Amino acid sequence: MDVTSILDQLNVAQQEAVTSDRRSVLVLAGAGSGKTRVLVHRIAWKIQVDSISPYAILAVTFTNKSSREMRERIDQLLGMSLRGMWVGTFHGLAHRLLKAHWREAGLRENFQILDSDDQLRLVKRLMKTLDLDEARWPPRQAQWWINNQKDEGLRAAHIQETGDLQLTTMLRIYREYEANCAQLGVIDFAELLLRALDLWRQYADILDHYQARFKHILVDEFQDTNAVQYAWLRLLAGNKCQVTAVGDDDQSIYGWRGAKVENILSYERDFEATHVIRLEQNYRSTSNILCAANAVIEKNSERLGKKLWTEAGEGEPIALYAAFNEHDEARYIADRLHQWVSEGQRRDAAAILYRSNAQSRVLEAALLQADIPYRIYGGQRFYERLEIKNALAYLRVMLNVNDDTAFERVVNIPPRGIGERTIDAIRQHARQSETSLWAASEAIVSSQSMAGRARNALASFLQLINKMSQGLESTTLIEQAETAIQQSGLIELYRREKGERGRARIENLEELVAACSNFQAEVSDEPALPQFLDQVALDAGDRQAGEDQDAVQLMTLHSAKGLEFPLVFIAGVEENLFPHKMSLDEPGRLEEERRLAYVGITRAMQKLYLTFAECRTIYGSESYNSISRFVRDIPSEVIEEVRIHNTVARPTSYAKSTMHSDTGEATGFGLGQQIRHPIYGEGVILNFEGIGPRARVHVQFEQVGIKILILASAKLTAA
DNA sequence: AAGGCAAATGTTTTT
DNA sequence: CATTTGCCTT
Repeated sequence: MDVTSILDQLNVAQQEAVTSDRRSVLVLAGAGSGKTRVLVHRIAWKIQVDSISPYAILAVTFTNKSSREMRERIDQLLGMSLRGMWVGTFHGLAHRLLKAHWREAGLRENFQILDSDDQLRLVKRLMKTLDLDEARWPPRQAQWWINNQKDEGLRAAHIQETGDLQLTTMLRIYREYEANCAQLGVIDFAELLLRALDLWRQYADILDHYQARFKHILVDEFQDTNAVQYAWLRLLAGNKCQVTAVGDDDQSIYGWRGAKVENILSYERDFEATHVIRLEQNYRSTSNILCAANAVIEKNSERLGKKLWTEAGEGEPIALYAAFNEHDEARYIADRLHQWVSEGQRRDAAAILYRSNAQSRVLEAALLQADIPYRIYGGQRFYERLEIKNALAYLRVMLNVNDDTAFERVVNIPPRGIGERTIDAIRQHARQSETSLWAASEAIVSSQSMAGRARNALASFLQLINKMSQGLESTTLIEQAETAIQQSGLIELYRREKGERGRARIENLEELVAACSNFQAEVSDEPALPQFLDQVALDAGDRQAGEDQDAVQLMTLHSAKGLEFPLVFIAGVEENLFPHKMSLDEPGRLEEERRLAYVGITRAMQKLYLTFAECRTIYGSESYNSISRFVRDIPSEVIEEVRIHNTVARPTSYAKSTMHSDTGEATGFGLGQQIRHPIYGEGVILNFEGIGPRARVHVQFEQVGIKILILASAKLTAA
């Protein structure tokens, strides 16, 4: 095999990282420095040069997406499929371990994964049985607290009572929660990791087996590991295995969910003979963009230190646009995108990034109006949608009627007369006789111990499920899915739901059937359904169809990590929004916001726009924020202000000062004229702004209030 | 038990 | 502002 081809296209630092044979390697990979490439090439190097069997390699990532990408790229580089190599997410690998050693891990063979939605439902229910006031102790907070403890590796038994009421209450819930999970045979995401760690701690022989197997471990996004994941890695690595960790302390943006940047620092101490390599040459952005990124991140104190550089030229300056309000901001972005497309550029080469999802609405409206196709990332994932979760729950009950979590979800969806009181009675019966809800229901139905109407409803539900699960072994996954959505009445329920929503839900259910037909079972001689359900629990399916359409990408700064775009807009660079006001009190959280800014800036390859609004409507009321401190940290030499604006103090003075600033001559319209818009209906022209193709018109619509429209693209007609 | 209305409540997200 | 939750009525 040609060894040079592995090193050919790599720079010196990258080569060093790929070929190092020290016991442990730490690659501090700046944004756009070819981090994934180093990982992939290092694996290829291990296999081809060091003759390590793929069977002895373990590669860990955080998301399913990056794990798929890594596998693809290795296949591509080596021109063969690497059977036997373990590539997966921490959770996926933990699941695999627990499936193999379920008995030792203290689990049932068919244990189910409890996702955050079901977890919250469970916590809520437990709190009710503990008679805790939901107003005083928000269930979400309890859920969050429990997950936090687990992320730190703490079970309820490990936590000391201090007499603090908050702690005592949370502990009570935690204990109850643990007991219930055990009884239900479910484990949550954090438990997956913790349980896998405990498995190795308790069974030396099992740990020995995996230590003997894995000669090389590679970890991506190391700055995102939490305490349990770190401990798990250390244990597996033992004292023979070679470990490669790749990460960037400057891109640690998940501290709020348990990630510990400190793990990067501890690494040198805990893992033997560490070879630290910095990848600082950036292959993505212009030097102006890197200058801005470096300037922003330099203000952080807790850094390992790294400075990005590039051989690329200065490029264009970073554009800064001061908008009057969020509508103006969105309009400006749509306008720039319009120009970008008219220059023959692809829309999917452009991204609009924002701090919080709420910002996307206005942007969407502007893009819709400007006729620019867009796609929103994030938000709700496919398998998390209500209708999909319901359909999956039917499948779970069909597979195993004793799956209480799924039973609870579908017992009264669609509404069939089994209300809260009836369900309470079933729960109580189940608890007393220590059986599942299904068995309790059967007992209630046959013992006549319930009022007629409720009992009939329950009896017909049991009958329905029995019918649905009949002949399950002899049907295909697609047929099973069809059964779950048709016979359950789900399709009918959503068909009756009016408006866009119901239609979208039906479409999603059809999409689910399509997903079933595409599903490739890992173990082909075993039933597909349980495998499908497991996969779905671990991979929420990041997006829906429409992937290949040429559309502008909209997403939060968080979900942009790992991506790159020639053209990037960061919208809403304002104090209180970005940095978010929730992060202002704690210095640590502010530093994380700063890293988020760094992540955002470094997504841009050619051109970066920063926009902010002087006045923004948040939750219905107007607020005035000053420009973000992060923007002020960028040297003015690389910034170009698009418009020098007058300081606007109040909305009234803004309205007055811009009113009648233009008379709209040569537009075919006049001030005060009645007009009609294809979408917004009838309105009155209040004001004109600017001239030429970018001229805007302010219109007071009867239905939707004041809108600022681009005269050239808004198809206005005289009314 | 279910549907309708007023009141509350609003970061970031993967598994 | 818009969506979700809780209470109240049918």
